[in-house]
Amino acid sequence: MKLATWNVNSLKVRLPQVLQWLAENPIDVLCLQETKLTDDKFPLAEIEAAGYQVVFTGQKTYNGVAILSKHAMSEVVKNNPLFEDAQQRIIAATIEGMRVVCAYIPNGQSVGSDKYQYKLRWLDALHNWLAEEGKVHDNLALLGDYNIAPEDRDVHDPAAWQGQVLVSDAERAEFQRLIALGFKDAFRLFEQPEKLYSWWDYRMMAFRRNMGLRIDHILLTNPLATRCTSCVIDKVPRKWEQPSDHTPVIATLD
DNA sequence: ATGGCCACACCCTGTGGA
Repeated sequence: MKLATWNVNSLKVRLPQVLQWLAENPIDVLCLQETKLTDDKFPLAEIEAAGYQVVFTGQKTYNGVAILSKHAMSEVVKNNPLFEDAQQRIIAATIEGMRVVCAYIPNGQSVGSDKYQYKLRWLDALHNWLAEEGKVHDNLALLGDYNIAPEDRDVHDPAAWQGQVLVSDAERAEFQRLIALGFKDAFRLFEQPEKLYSWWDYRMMAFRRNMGLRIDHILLTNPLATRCTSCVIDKVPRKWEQPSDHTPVIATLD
């Protein structure tokens, strides 16, 4: 069983790459963020033709999330029931006995801004909701674009990023509060090469210079973490023509 | 040189991303 997450930065633009990537990789469940499509524009037929069921919730221009699955999905929930939100950033489904939550956590723009306050409130509400979900579902997986680099080793230049949005203490504390619910960061279950990231700015030739951050994560509760045999970042799609600025993260479960 | 890019709306340059 392979679970993956990928912020595609517009599914309209990136659909050919998503289909190509799925054709080349045996993924069971793919969580997408930043689809940037209203539901009536979602490419349902193309994804079903590729052999996937799909659930999604989107809006015009911004945000939007989807779960693609080779297996049946049930108990689909859109958005956090504990958080009134006009922005479409969460979708969850039960798949093969796992509760899969796909999340596009707010960016936060800059520390202290209104969007930063929204990000922290949003994360607090996510924590509270997942605490409830954890009581009902032992097998809980939280995949998505967290917009948080948990530690300095997840940042290409920690000194330059010190205190900024995506790495600030308050954001990292919220990440640790999620971990404290009983999650493991799947990527850190294994020995990993240094300087492995999931996002690189389009500017400054950042990808070529590996000026990245690890901000896309797969968190697994213990029953799933013990089944997890690998977690990798696939840099290949970031090298394609017209790439997303994020690249997929994949966890394999026994 | 602390800025460079990309997607989107809706028509042309501003907003947001991270």
